[in-house]
Amino acid sequence: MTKDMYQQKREDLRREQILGAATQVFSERGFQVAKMQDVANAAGVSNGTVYNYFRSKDELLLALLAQLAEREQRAEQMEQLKTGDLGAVMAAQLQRRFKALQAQKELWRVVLPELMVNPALRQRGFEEIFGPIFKLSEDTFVGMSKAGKLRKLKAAHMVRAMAGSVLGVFVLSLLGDETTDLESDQILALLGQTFAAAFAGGNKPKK
Amino acid sequence: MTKDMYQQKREDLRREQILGAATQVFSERGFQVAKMQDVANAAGVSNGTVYNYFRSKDELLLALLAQLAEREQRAEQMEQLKTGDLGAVMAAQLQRRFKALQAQKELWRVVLPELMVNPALRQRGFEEIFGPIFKLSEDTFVGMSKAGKLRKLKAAHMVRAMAGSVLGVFVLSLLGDETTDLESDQILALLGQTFAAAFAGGNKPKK
Amino acid sequence: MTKDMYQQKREDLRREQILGAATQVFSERGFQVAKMQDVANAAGVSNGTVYNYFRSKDELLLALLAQLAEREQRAEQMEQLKTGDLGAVMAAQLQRRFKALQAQKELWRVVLPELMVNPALRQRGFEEIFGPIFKLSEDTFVGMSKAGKLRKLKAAHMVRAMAGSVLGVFVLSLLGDETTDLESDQILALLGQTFAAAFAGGNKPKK
Amino acid sequence: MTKDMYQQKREDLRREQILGAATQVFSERGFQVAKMQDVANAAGVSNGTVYNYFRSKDELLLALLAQLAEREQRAEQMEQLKTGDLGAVMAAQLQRRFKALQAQKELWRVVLPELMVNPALRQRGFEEIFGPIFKLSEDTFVGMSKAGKLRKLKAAHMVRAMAGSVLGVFVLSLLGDETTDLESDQILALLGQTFAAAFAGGNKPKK
DNA sequence: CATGAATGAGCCTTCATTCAT
DNA sequence: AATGAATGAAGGCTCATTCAT
Repeated sequence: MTKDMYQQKREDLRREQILGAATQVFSERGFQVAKMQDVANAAGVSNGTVYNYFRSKDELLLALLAQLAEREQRAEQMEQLKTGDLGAVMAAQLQRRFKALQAQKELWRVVLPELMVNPALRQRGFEEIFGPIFKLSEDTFVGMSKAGKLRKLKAAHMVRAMAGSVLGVFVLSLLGDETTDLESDQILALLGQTFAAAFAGGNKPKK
Repeated sequence: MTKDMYQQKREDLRREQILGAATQVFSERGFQVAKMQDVANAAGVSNGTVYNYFRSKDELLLALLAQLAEREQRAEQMEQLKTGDLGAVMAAQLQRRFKALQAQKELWRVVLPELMVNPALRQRGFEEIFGPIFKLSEDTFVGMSKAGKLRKLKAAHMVRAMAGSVLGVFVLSLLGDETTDLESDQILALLGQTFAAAFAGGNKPKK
Repeated sequence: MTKDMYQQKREDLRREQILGAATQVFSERGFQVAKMQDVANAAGVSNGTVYNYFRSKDELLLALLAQLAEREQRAEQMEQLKTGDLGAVMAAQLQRRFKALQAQKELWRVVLPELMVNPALRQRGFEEIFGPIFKLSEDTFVGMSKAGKLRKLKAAHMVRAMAGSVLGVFVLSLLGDETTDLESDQILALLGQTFAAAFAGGNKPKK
Repeated sequence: MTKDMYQQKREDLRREQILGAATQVFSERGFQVAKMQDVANAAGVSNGTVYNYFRSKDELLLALLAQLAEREQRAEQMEQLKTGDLGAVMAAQLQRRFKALQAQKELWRVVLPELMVNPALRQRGFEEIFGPIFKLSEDTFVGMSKAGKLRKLKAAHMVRAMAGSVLGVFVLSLLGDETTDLESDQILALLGQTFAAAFAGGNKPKK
């Protein structure tokens, strides 16, 4: 028991250690350019050891994607508050999604470019990350819409509009725009007010 | 004279022919993965010939970036700021920026991932593309603000918010989201209305 | 024309040059142990060049097998004499088969061990080399048998017995038995007499 | 005592267990291709354990060679030279040698290719296996020759001719010739008659 | 002794780049 | 200017071997 669990724990630690190193190295140099030896060095192990935990460089990338998917899911699950002033809710929503992205900035810097470039990965990315988030958000919007809190707009469009806004600002930050980096809070706040103002009117019909 | 000009024209044609092939091949397979031989094949020349026009693979990428920058500038220049209903203006603005991105989708699919991954390229990208666009847009917003057409919001934030929104939707489309691909017009229209509604108030403080 | 043919000839020469180097290197060190770099060095080209002519190390081995098959076929085709004293004919037959093996000793030293070890190669080896030879020989024996020159023995068995004998002596030589190496002629002659004496009786019925 | 002996027995069993696994694995996949891990798995131990019994992969091969040599010696020792009809004796001799090979077919399939390819091993193989057998057989033939039972032929040649025949048929079977595999008995019988018929005359020159 | 994770030397293969024709 | 064969540096991956537990 104890021994097995100890073993297991040590193995998991190694995995995380290597994944962390991979995240760092890949995000600094790019997945394609970075060498497995770099990852090994960053993890403080030999290159052979990396292959004891991940069958190939691609598998390592998939593991990063999985990690990202898992953490995004977790972030998503915590987003349950949706009462109160609609403007505040939407603003908070945007902020939360952005924070979730920022929290995984390194991972996203690795995965996002590869998603754009690698068709196979793209599919998995959608199935495991974007798809579920979109689905969840659409359902939320549909719910709010039925509750009369929202103008009747195609939920799918709203989701894309909002997700796109957040994603876009995040990409600007990834692209190294310093202003976005430094003042993302205010930009996001601005976006939050924007969406709130635009969509809030739905429930207070001109009396 | 004539001979030289003929020569020059032929050279330019070859250059464009190769750039076109590179755009296609790189956007299909990704810059890092695609081989120079692929580019040569797609251009219908031998690999040696590619090197007669571009010193290296990286140089080829830089040429694509330059091409992108140039075309974006041209698109930008055509965007005269218009008068009239602010909502319509903003909506049109978003649509236009999006169309400009879509028109170069292939190029962007090559360049954008590399911008995220390659620090050196990132700097050039900002200096030559995003920077100028942001500057221009900021000036426009500042102008409108002074003219009383706009609430006093930091222009830099507004620019990032709007540019981010457009860019984000475009990235969603690059990532293969079918809904975004098929209904980008409506999503953009929605975004246009959103921003219009939110910022339009500036000019109706007339009580 | 001339240019193409010149090109073709140069290409063929390179191929043979590399095949020769491969034969030598593989037979000296063994296919598995020898490195592609060794082959390249022996051929006086860079390792990359080898791959311009052979897709992989395995393909190189297959090319050697094909070469062997082709040359054996050619040797076989020349074996048409079968008149006169049966003993002399059989002796000559054995000698000829043995000479054919000896002439390709280097190639056989590469291919034979791999045939024993590599199932996929084994099948091709049989289809392309041993099978045809056995078929041809069996037909010959059946013919001689019908002509009354031979006792009625299953042709397939005779072929195996004789082919086996020759092959076995050859293998002894491959295994480095000096006596066999030095005196193979006499050993083969002995075998020739043996088979002749044993099978010749068929046509001179006990009087 | 008891404890030591028990230990010793256990060690010996492990050794044999590993040798057996190595025989199987190496003969299936080939010595060079098979991995030590495969051997360990087949033996039901960890790879580390294999190294507790054999210093290296090469040593393991040498152990197989030694095993082969030992068993062949034993088989040889049981082959008393027999009296009676010379034909029957020679036929029996061939059959017996072939059976001895067949009994160790797996081992031979491992060792024979390596003997052809590995010069160092080749020497040991001759010193420990072929050499002794040849010596023994030559002596036998010389003895029979002196006893007038045999024509005066160089014993060394006869030995090679006969050994080669048996070995050759065995190699054909190793190479996967199905006919040889299925009907080796009859082929060997044919060879036996052949040699008997050819050499038998020696003792009845009484005209 | 058994274990199996860690090691790292080494090899096959790729592909950007060069250059003689 | 165009060609494409040659180049060789570089990297992903394997696996025999070691050694701490």
